[in-house]
Amino acid sequence: MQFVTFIVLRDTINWQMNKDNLIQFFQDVLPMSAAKAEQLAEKYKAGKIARNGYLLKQGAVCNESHFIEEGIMRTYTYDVEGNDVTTAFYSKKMFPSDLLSFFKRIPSKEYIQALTDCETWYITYEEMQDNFHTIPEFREFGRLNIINQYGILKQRMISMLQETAEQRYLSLIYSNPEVIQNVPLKYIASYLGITDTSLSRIRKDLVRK
Amino acid sequence: MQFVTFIVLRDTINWQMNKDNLIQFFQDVLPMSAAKAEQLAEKYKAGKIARNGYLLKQGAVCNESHFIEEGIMRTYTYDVEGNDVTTAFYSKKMFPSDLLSFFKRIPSKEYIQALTDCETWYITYEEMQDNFHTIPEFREFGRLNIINQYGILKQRMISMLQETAEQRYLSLIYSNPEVIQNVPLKYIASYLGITDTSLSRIRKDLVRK
DNA sequence: CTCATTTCTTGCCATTTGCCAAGTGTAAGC
DNA sequence: GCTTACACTTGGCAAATGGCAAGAAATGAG
Repeated sequence: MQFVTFIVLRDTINWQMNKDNLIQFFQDVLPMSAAKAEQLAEKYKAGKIARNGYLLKQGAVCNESHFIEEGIMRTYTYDVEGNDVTTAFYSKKMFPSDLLSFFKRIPSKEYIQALTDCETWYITYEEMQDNFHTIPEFREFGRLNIINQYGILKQRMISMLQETAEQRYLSLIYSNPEVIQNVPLKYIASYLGITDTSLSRIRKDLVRK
Repeated sequence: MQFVTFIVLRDTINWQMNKDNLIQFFQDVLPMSAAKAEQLAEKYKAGKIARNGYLLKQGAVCNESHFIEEGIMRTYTYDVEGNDVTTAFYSKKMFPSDLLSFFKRIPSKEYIQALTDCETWYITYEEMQDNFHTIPEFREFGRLNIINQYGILKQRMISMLQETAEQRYLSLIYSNPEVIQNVPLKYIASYLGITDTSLSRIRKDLVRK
Protein backbone atom coordinates (compact mmCIF):
# COMPACT_ATOMS: atom_id res chain seq x y z
CA MET A 1 0.00 0.00 0.00
CA GLN A 2 2.77 2.34 0.91
CA PHE A 3 4.51 1.55 -2.34
CA VAL A 4 1.42 2.25 -4.42
CA THR A 5 1.13 5.70 -2.89
CA PHE A 6 4.73 6.28 -3.79
CA ILE A 7 4.19 5.41 -7.43
CA VAL A 8 1.31 7.81 -7.65
CA LEU A 9 3.38 10.65 -6.29
CA ARG A 10 6.13 9.79 -8.69
CA ASP A 11 3.87 9.98 -11.71
CA THR A 12 1.94 13.00 -10.55
CA ILE A 13 4.60 15.48 -9.63
CA ASN A 14 7.43 14.06 -11.71
CA TRP A 15 9.30 13.21 -8.54
CA GLN A 16 12.66 11.58 -8.93
CA MET A 17 15.20 10.20 -6.54
CA ASN A 18 18.09 12.47 -5.81
CA LYS A 19 21.59 11.26 -5.12
CA ASP A 20 22.19 13.13 -1.88
CA ASN A 21 22.56 9.96 0.16
CA LEU A 22 25.02 8.50 -2.29
CA ILE A 23 27.04 11.71 -2.49
CA GLN A 24 27.16 11.95 1.27
CA PHE A 25 28.27 8.34 1.46
CA PHE A 26 31.28 8.97 -0.77
CA GLN A 27 32.31 11.84 1.44
CA ASP A 28 31.90 9.78 4.59
CA VAL A 29 34.14 7.00 3.29
CA LEU A 30 36.80 9.26 1.82
CA PRO A 31 37.09 12.99 2.51
CA MET A 32 36.61 14.80 -0.79
CA SER A 33 34.98 17.90 -2.17
CA ALA A 34 31.24 17.91 -2.83
CA ALA A 35 32.01 18.49 -6.50
CA LYS A 36 34.18 15.39 -6.65
CA ALA A 37 31.58 13.33 -4.81
CA GLU A 38 28.96 14.47 -7.30
CA GLN A 39 31.24 13.49 -10.13
CA LEU A 40 31.51 9.96 -8.73
CA ALA A 41 27.77 9.80 -8.12
CA GLU A 42 27.08 10.65 -11.74
CA LYS A 43 28.46 7.27 -12.69
CA TYR A 44 25.63 5.52 -10.88
CA LYS A 45 22.26 4.67 -12.41
CA ALA A 46 18.90 4.14 -10.74
CA GLY A 47 17.69 0.58 -10.21
CA LYS A 48 14.58 -1.06 -8.84
CA ILE A 49 14.03 -4.53 -7.47
CA ALA A 50 10.55 -5.67 -6.51
CA ARG A 51 9.88 -7.46 -3.23
CA ASN A 52 11.12 -11.07 -3.34
CA GLY A 53 13.11 -10.32 -6.48
CA TYR A 54 16.80 -11.15 -6.75
CA LEU A 55 19.80 -8.91 -7.15
CA LEU A 56 22.01 -11.98 -7.51
CA LYS A 57 21.53 -15.72 -7.64
CA GLN A 58 23.84 -18.54 -6.72
CA GLY A 59 26.00 -19.57 -9.65
CA ALA A 60 25.91 -16.17 -11.35
CA VAL A 61 28.81 -13.72 -11.39
CA CYS A 62 27.95 -10.57 -9.45
CA ASN A 63 28.20 -7.83 -12.05
CA GLU A 64 26.73 -4.78 -10.35
CA SER A 65 27.55 -2.86 -7.22
CA HIS A 66 24.42 -1.42 -5.64
CA PHE A 67 23.85 1.28 -3.03
CA ILE A 68 20.45 1.05 -1.36
CA GLU A 69 18.38 4.22 -1.49
CA GLU A 70 15.29 2.60 -0.06
CA GLY A 71 14.29 -0.90 1.02
CA ILE A 72 15.72 -3.99 2.67
CA MET A 73 17.63 -6.93 1.26
CA ARG A 74 19.28 -10.04 2.59
CA THR A 75 21.98 -12.43 1.43
CA TYR A 76 21.62 -16.12 2.07
CA THR A 77 22.98 -19.53 1.14
CA TYR A 78 21.98 -23.10 1.84
CA ASP A 79 23.93 -25.23 4.28
CA VAL A 80 24.72 -28.91 3.74
CA GLU A 81 21.34 -29.98 5.10
CA GLY A 82 19.58 -27.60 2.71
CA ASN A 83 18.63 -25.04 5.34
CA ASP A 84 18.33 -21.43 4.31
CA VAL A 85 21.01 -19.43 6.16
CA THR A 86 20.77 -15.63 6.14
CA THR A 87 24.27 -14.18 6.19
CA ALA A 88 23.50 -10.46 6.13
CA PHE A 89 20.81 -7.79 6.02
CA TYR A 90 21.10 -4.57 4.09
CA SER A 91 19.03 -1.44 4.38
CA LYS A 92 19.34 2.23 3.43
CA LYS A 93 22.83 3.45 2.55
CA MET A 94 24.36 -0.02 2.51
CA PHE A 95 26.11 -2.03 -0.21
CA PRO A 96 24.54 -5.41 -0.88
CA SER A 97 27.03 -7.32 -3.01
CA ASP A 98 29.09 -10.46 -3.16
CA LEU A 99 32.51 -8.82 -3.15
CA LEU A 100 34.25 -12.11 -3.78
CA SER A 101 32.20 -12.78 -6.90
CA PHE A 102 32.26 -9.17 -8.07
CA PHE A 103 36.00 -8.59 -7.90
CA LYS A 104 37.25 -12.07 -8.69
CA ARG A 105 34.70 -12.69 -11.44
CA ILE A 106 33.74 -16.07 -10.05
CA PRO A 107 30.26 -17.61 -9.60
CA SER A 108 28.58 -16.50 -6.42
CA LYS A 109 27.72 -18.95 -3.67
CA GLU A 110 24.88 -16.83 -2.40
CA TYR A 111 21.58 -15.20 -3.19
CA ILE A 112 20.81 -11.51 -2.69
CA GLN A 113 17.09 -11.04 -2.32
CA ALA A 114 14.90 -7.96 -1.90
CA LEU A 115 12.68 -8.30 1.17
CA THR A 116 10.73 -5.14 0.34
CA ASP A 117 10.44 -3.15 -2.86
CA CYS A 118 13.87 -1.58 -3.25
CA GLU A 119 15.42 1.36 -5.02
CA THR A 120 19.14 1.49 -5.57
CA TRP A 121 21.95 3.30 -7.30
CA TYR A 122 24.27 0.95 -9.11
CA ILE A 123 27.27 0.66 -11.37
CA THR A 124 28.46 -2.31 -13.42
CA TYR A 125 31.79 -4.06 -13.01
CA GLU A 126 33.07 -2.76 -16.33
CA GLU A 127 32.10 0.80 -15.50
CA MET A 128 33.74 0.52 -12.12
CA GLN A 129 36.95 -0.76 -13.68
CA ASP A 130 36.97 2.15 -16.10
CA ASN A 131 36.48 4.59 -13.30
CA PHE A 132 39.15 2.93 -11.20
CA HIS A 133 41.61 3.55 -13.96
CA THR A 134 40.67 7.12 -14.70
CA ILE A 135 39.60 8.56 -11.34
CA PRO A 136 42.05 8.11 -8.46
CA GLU A 137 39.42 9.06 -5.88
CA PHE A 138 37.16 6.34 -7.17
CA ARG A 139 39.93 3.79 -6.80
CA GLU A 140 40.66 4.94 -3.30
CA PHE A 141 36.99 4.98 -2.38
CA GLY A 142 36.64 1.43 -3.68
CA ARG A 143 39.53 0.21 -1.61
CA LEU A 144 38.35 1.88 1.57
CA ASN A 145 34.86 0.60 1.00
CA ILE A 146 36.12 -2.98 0.81
CA ILE A 147 38.13 -2.44 3.97
CA ASN A 148 35.03 -1.12 5.69
CA GLN A 149 33.04 -4.15 4.60
CA TYR A 150 35.82 -6.28 6.00
CA GLY A 151 35.60 -4.42 9.30
CA ILE A 152 31.84 -4.90 9.49
CA LEU A 153 32.21 -8.61 8.84
CA LYS A 154 34.94 -8.94 11.42
CA GLN A 155 32.86 -7.21 14.05
CA ARG A 156 30.02 -9.55 13.28
CA MET A 157 32.25 -12.56 13.63
CA ILE A 158 33.58 -11.38 16.97
CA SER A 159 30.01 -10.89 18.18
CA MET A 160 29.28 -14.49 17.18
CA LEU A 161 32.23 -15.59 19.29
CA GLN A 162 31.65 -13.63 22.42
CA GLU A 163 28.02 -12.55 22.65
CA THR A 164 24.90 -14.49 23.52
CA ALA A 165 22.09 -14.76 20.99
CA GLU A 166 20.09 -12.31 23.08
CA GLN A 167 22.88 -9.72 22.98
CA ARG A 168 23.22 -10.16 19.23
CA TYR A 169 19.50 -9.68 18.82
CA LEU A 170 19.57 -6.47 20.84
CA SER A 171 22.52 -5.23 18.81
CA LEU A 172 20.59 -5.86 15.61
CA ILE A 173 17.59 -3.95 16.93
CA TYR A 174 19.86 -1.06 17.77
CA SER A 175 21.90 -1.01 14.58
CA ASN A 176 19.22 -1.95 12.08
CA PRO A 177 15.72 -1.44 13.51
CA GLU A 178 14.14 -1.43 10.06
CA VAL A 179 15.02 -5.09 9.67
CA ILE A 180 13.12 -6.12 12.78
CA GLN A 181 10.01 -4.38 11.51
CA ASN A 182 9.99 -5.89 8.05
CA VAL A 183 11.66 -9.28 8.08
CA PRO A 184 10.22 -12.70 8.98
CA LEU A 185 11.52 -13.98 12.26
CA LYS A 186 13.05 -17.09 10.75
CA TYR A 187 15.44 -15.02 8.65
CA ILE A 188 16.49 -12.99 11.65
CA ALA A 189 16.98 -16.20 13.62
CA SER A 190 19.27 -17.79 11.05
CA TYR A 191 21.20 -14.52 10.83
CA LEU A 192 21.74 -14.73 14.59
CA GLY A 193 22.75 -18.37 14.36
CA ILE A 194 19.76 -19.78 16.25
CA THR A 195 16.38 -21.32 15.41
CA ASP A 196 13.20 -19.31 15.10
CA THR A 197 11.86 -21.15 18.14
CA SER A 198 14.73 -19.93 20.28
CA LEU A 199 14.42 -16.39 19.01
CA SER A 200 10.73 -16.40 19.82
CA ARG A 201 11.59 -17.38 23.40
CA ILE A 202 14.27 -14.74 23.65
CA ARG A 203 11.73 -12.14 22.62
CA LYS A 204 9.29 -13.38 25.23
CA ASP A 205 11.96 -13.09 27.92
CA LEU A 206 12.85 -9.56 26.78
CA VAL A 207 9.25 -8.44 27.12
CA ARG A 208 9.22 -9.67 30.72
CA LYS A 209 12.30 -7.67 31.61
CA MET B 1 65.31 -27.23 20.64
CA GLN B 2 64.33 -27.24 17.05
CA PHE B 3 64.91 -23.53 16.87
CA VAL B 4 68.35 -23.75 18.40
CA THR B 5 69.37 -26.29 15.81
CA PHE B 6 68.12 -23.92 13.19
CA ILE B 7 70.26 -21.07 14.47
CA VAL B 8 73.33 -23.22 14.39
CA LEU B 9 72.69 -24.15 10.80
CA ARG B 10 72.21 -20.56 9.92
CA ASP B 11 75.51 -19.47 11.40
CA THR B 12 77.45 -22.46 10.20
CA ILE B 13 76.67 -22.71 6.56
CA ASN B 14 75.55 -19.15 5.96
CA TRP B 15 72.08 -20.42 5.23
CA GLN B 16 69.48 -17.85 4.43
CA MET B 17 65.76 -17.94 3.87
CA ASN B 18 64.75 -17.89 0.26
CA LYS B 19 61.65 -16.17 -1.02
CA ASP B 20 60.21 -19.05 -3.03
CA ASN B 21 57.08 -19.30 -0.88
CA LEU B 22 56.44 -15.59 -1.17
CA ILE B 23 57.05 -15.55 -4.92
CA GLN B 24 54.74 -18.50 -5.38
CA PHE B 25 52.12 -16.76 -3.27
CA PHE B 26 52.09 -13.70 -5.52
CA GLN B 27 51.56 -15.90 -8.53
CA ASP B 28 48.78 -17.82 -6.84
CA VAL B 29 46.88 -14.64 -6.01
CA LEU B 30 47.40 -12.93 -9.35
CA PRO B 31 48.70 -14.68 -12.47
CA MET B 32 52.00 -13.03 -13.41
CA SER B 33 55.41 -13.93 -14.73
CA ALA B 34 58.01 -15.35 -12.36
CA ALA B 35 60.16 -12.32 -13.08
CA LYS B 36 57.40 -9.95 -12.02
CA ALA B 37 56.69 -11.98 -8.88
CA GLU B 38 60.38 -11.82 -8.00
CA GLN B 39 60.34 -8.10 -8.51
CA LEU B 40 57.49 -7.76 -6.01
CA ALA B 41 59.18 -10.12 -3.58
CA GLU B 42 62.32 -7.98 -3.62
CA LYS B 43 60.38 -5.31 -1.78
CA TYR B 44 59.97 -7.56 1.24
CA LYS B 45 62.44 -7.80 4.10
CA ALA B 46 63.10 -10.66 6.53
CA GLY B 47 61.63 -10.38 10.01
CA LYS B 48 61.75 -12.47 13.15
CA ILE B 49 59.43 -12.57 16.11
CA ALA B 50 60.25 -14.70 19.13
CA ARG B 51 57.68 -16.93 20.76
CA ASN B 52 55.17 -14.89 22.79
CA GLY B 53 56.38 -11.69 21.12
CA TYR B 54 53.96 -9.27 19.48
CA LEU B 55 53.62 -8.23 15.88
CA LEU B 56 50.99 -5.69 16.91
CA LYS B 57 49.43 -4.46 20.12
CA GLN B 58 46.05 -2.95 20.83
CA GLY B 59 46.11 0.82 20.41
CA ALA B 60 48.98 0.85 17.93
CA VAL B 61 48.57 1.49 14.21
CA CYS B 62 49.47 -1.60 12.21
CA ASN B 63 52.36 -0.46 10.06
CA GLU B 64 53.73 -3.64 8.53
CA SER B 65 52.24 -6.34 6.36
CA HIS B 66 53.81 -9.72 7.11
CA PHE B 67 53.88 -13.02 5.23
CA ILE B 68 54.69 -16.01 7.44
CA GLU B 69 57.60 -18.11 6.27
CA GLU B 70 57.67 -20.24 9.40
CA GLY B 71 55.79 -20.32 12.69
CA ILE B 72 52.33 -19.73 14.10
CA MET B 73 50.59 -16.56 15.26
CA ARG B 74 47.19 -15.63 16.58
CA THR B 75 45.15 -12.46 16.79
CA TYR B 76 43.07 -11.78 19.86
CA THR B 77 41.12 -9.11 21.70
CA TYR B 78 39.45 -8.85 25.06
CA ASP B 79 35.69 -8.93 25.37
CA VAL B 80 33.69 -6.75 27.74
CA GLU B 81 34.24 -9.15 30.64
CA GLY B 82 37.97 -9.10 30.03
CA ASN B 83 38.18 -12.56 28.49
CA ASP B 84 40.86 -13.25 25.95
CA VAL B 85 39.14 -14.04 22.60
CA THR B 86 41.23 -15.54 19.80
CA THR B 87 39.90 -14.30 16.47
CA ALA B 88 42.30 -16.04 14.08
CA PHE B 89 45.30 -18.31 13.70
CA TYR B 90 47.99 -17.83 11.12
CA SER B 91 50.63 -20.28 9.96
CA LYS B 92 52.93 -20.70 6.95
CA LYS B 93 52.07 -18.66 3.87
CA MET B 94 49.43 -16.58 5.61
CA PHE B 95 49.09 -12.83 6.23
CA PRO B 96 48.69 -11.88 9.87
CA SER B 97 47.61 -8.25 9.90
CA ASP B 98 44.90 -5.92 11.06
CA LEU B 99 43.74 -4.75 7.65
CA LEU B 100 41.44 -2.16 9.14
CA SER B 101 44.24 -0.55 11.12
CA PHE B 102 46.80 -0.93 8.34
CA PHE B 103 44.82 0.65 5.53
CA LYS B 104 42.80 3.19 7.48
CA ARG B 105 45.69 4.21 9.71
CA ILE B 106 43.66 3.87 12.87
CA PRO B 107 44.60 2.29 16.23
CA SER B 108 44.14 -1.45 16.25
CA LYS B 109 41.66 -3.15 18.54
CA GLU B 110 43.62 -6.38 18.61
CA TYR B 111 46.87 -8.08 19.45
CA ILE B 112 48.88 -10.19 17.04
CA GLN B 113 51.05 -12.59 18.99
CA ALA B 114 53.64 -15.18 17.94
CA LEU B 115 52.84 -18.58 19.44
CA THR B 116 56.10 -20.09 18.24
CA ASP B 117 59.31 -18.47 17.05
CA CYS B 118 58.37 -16.97 13.71
CA GLU B 119 60.09 -15.87 10.54
CA THR B 120 58.33 -13.55 8.15
CA TRP B 121 58.72 -11.44 5.07
CA TYR B 122 57.32 -7.96 5.54
CA ILE B 123 56.84 -4.56 4.01
CA THR B 124 55.90 -1.28 5.67
CA TYR B 125 52.82 0.78 4.92
CA GLU B 126 54.82 3.54 3.29
CA GLU B 127 56.70 1.11 1.10
CA MET B 128 53.49 -0.55 0.10
CA GLN B 129 51.94 2.78 -0.83
CA ASP B 130 54.96 3.62 -2.97
CA ASN B 131 54.72 0.30 -4.72
CA PHE B 132 51.00 0.67 -5.21
CA HIS B 133 51.62 3.88 -7.08
CA THR B 134 54.47 2.63 -9.21
CA ILE B 135 53.71 -1.05 -9.84
CA PRO B 136 50.23 -1.84 -11.19
CA GLU B 137 50.61 -5.55 -10.41
CA PHE B 138 51.36 -4.72 -6.81
CA ARG B 139 48.21 -2.65 -6.57
CA GLU B 140 46.16 -5.41 -8.14
CA PHE B 141 47.75 -8.03 -5.90
CA GLY B 142 46.96 -5.92 -2.87
CA ARG B 143 43.34 -5.57 -3.84
CA LEU B 144 42.87 -9.26 -4.57
CA ASN B 145 44.62 -10.16 -1.35
CA ILE B 146 42.16 -8.07 0.63
CA ILE B 147 39.29 -9.68 -1.21
CA ASN B 148 40.69 -13.09 -0.38
CA GLN B 149 40.98 -12.18 3.28
CA TYR B 150 37.39 -11.05 3.12
CA GLY B 151 36.40 -14.40 1.63
CA ILE B 152 38.22 -16.32 4.36
CA LEU B 153 36.51 -14.27 7.03
CA LYS B 154 33.12 -14.74 5.43
CA GLN B 155 33.58 -18.49 5.25
CA ARG B 156 34.53 -18.51 8.90
CA MET B 157 31.43 -16.52 9.83
CA ILE B 158 29.17 -18.86 7.90
CA SER B 159 30.73 -21.80 9.69
CA MET B 160 29.91 -20.09 12.99
CA LEU B 161 26.30 -19.84 11.84
CA GLN B 162 25.70 -23.29 10.53
CA GLU B 163 28.21 -25.70 12.01
CA THR B 164 28.45 -27.22 15.46
CA ALA B 165 31.54 -26.63 17.58
CA GLU B 166 32.62 -30.19 16.86
CA GLN B 167 32.40 -29.66 13.10
CA ARG B 168 34.35 -26.42 13.38
CA TYR B 169 37.02 -28.21 15.39
CA LEU B 170 37.32 -30.93 12.76
CA SER B 171 37.53 -28.28 10.04
CA LEU B 172 40.35 -26.56 11.89
CA ILE B 173 42.24 -29.84 12.23
CA TYR B 174 41.85 -30.40 8.54
CA SER B 175 42.70 -26.91 7.36
CA ASN B 176 45.38 -26.00 9.87
CA PRO B 177 46.79 -29.09 11.60
CA GLU B 178 49.89 -27.21 12.72
CA VAL B 179 47.76 -25.12 15.03
CA ILE B 180 46.38 -28.13 16.88
CA GLN B 181 49.88 -29.40 17.52
CA ASN B 182 51.30 -26.18 18.89
CA VAL B 183 48.61 -24.10 20.49
CA PRO B 184 47.14 -24.27 24.02
CA LEU B 185 43.64 -25.69 24.05
CA LYS B 186 42.14 -22.57 25.59
CA TYR B 187 43.10 -20.47 22.56
CA ILE B 188 41.62 -23.00 20.17
CA ALA B 189 38.45 -23.09 22.26
CA SER B 190 37.95 -19.33 22.20
CA TYR B 191 38.62 -19.36 18.45
CA LEU B 192 35.84 -21.92 18.08
CA GLY B 193 33.54 -19.86 20.28
CA ILE B 194 33.36 -22.34 23.18
CA THR B 195 35.10 -22.85 26.52
CA ASP B 196 38.15 -24.99 26.99
CA THR B 197 36.04 -27.34 29.11
CA SER B 198 33.64 -27.97 26.25
CA LEU B 199 36.44 -28.48 23.77
CA SER B 200 38.03 -31.00 26.09
CA ARG B 201 34.77 -32.94 26.14
CA ILE B 202 34.41 -32.74 22.37
CA ARG B 203 37.85 -34.24 22.01
CA LYS B 204 36.96 -37.03 24.40
CA ASP B 205 33.86 -37.85 22.37
CA LEU B 206 35.85 -37.82 19.13
CA VAL B 207 38.27 -40.39 20.53
CA ARG B 208 35.36 -42.68 21.31
CA LYS B 209 34.03 -42.51 17.77
C1' DC C 1 -15.51 -12.55 3.21
C1' DT C 2 -13.43 -17.25 3.29
C1' DC C 3 -9.93 -20.39 2.92
C1' DA C 4 -5.21 -21.57 2.70
C1' DT C 5 -0.72 -20.45 3.79
C1' DT C 6 2.65 -18.51 6.39
C1' DT C 7 4.29 -16.71 10.64
C1' DC C 8 4.81 -16.85 15.33
C1' DT C 9 4.31 -18.82 19.93
C1' DT C 10 4.41 -22.42 23.29
C1' DG C 11 5.14 -26.96 25.71
C1' DC C 12 7.95 -31.01 26.29
C1' DC C 13 12.16 -33.18 26.35
C1' DA C 14 17.00 -34.02 24.67
C1' DT C 15 21.42 -32.10 23.69
C1' DT C 16 24.93 -28.82 23.97
C1' DT C 17 27.41 -25.75 26.41
C1' DG C 18 28.75 -22.95 30.46
C1' DC C 19 30.34 -22.46 35.16
C1' DC C 20 32.78 -24.01 39.11
C1' DA C 21 35.79 -26.90 41.38
C1' DA C 22 38.80 -30.79 42.03
C1' DG C 23 42.37 -33.59 40.37
C1' DT C 24 46.16 -35.21 37.22
C1' DG C 25 50.05 -34.51 34.34
C1' DT C 26 53.91 -31.78 32.62
C1' DA C 27 57.46 -28.46 32.24
C1' DA C 28 60.35 -24.69 34.20
C1' DG C 29 62.85 -22.52 37.82
C1' DC C 30 65.14 -22.77 42.23
C1' DG D 1 64.48 -33.08 44.16
C1' DC D 2 60.95 -29.73 45.24
C1' DT D 3 57.85 -26.27 44.22
C1' DT D 4 55.15 -23.68 41.32
C1' DA D 5 52.80 -22.59 37.31
C1' DC D 6 50.25 -24.06 33.49
C1' DA D 7 47.59 -27.23 30.63
C1' DC D 8 44.21 -30.43 30.39
C1' DT D 9 40.52 -33.51 32.04
C1' DT D 10 36.51 -34.69 34.60
C1' DG D 11 32.23 -34.44 37.50
C1' DG D 12 28.02 -32.13 38.91
C1' DC D 13 24.71 -28.96 38.04
C1' DA D 14 22.50 -24.90 35.66
C1' DA D 15 21.44 -22.35 31.53
C1' DA D 16 20.89 -21.99 26.64
C1' DT D 17 19.41 -23.95 22.58
C1' DG D 18 17.48 -27.46 19.38
C1' DG D 19 13.86 -30.68 17.53
C1' DC D 20 9.25 -31.71 17.24
C1' DA D 21 4.53 -30.82 17.29
C1' DA D 22 0.34 -28.30 18.24
C1' DG D 23 -2.13 -24.29 18.06
C1' DA D 24 -2.89 -19.20 17.63
C1' DA D 25 -2.29 -15.13 14.87
C1' DA D 26 -1.43 -12.72 10.74
C1' DT D 27 -1.28 -12.52 5.84
C1' DG D 28 -2.49 -13.28 1.12
C1' DA D 29 -5.31 -15.24 -2.78
C1' DG D 30 -9.52 -15.88 -4.78
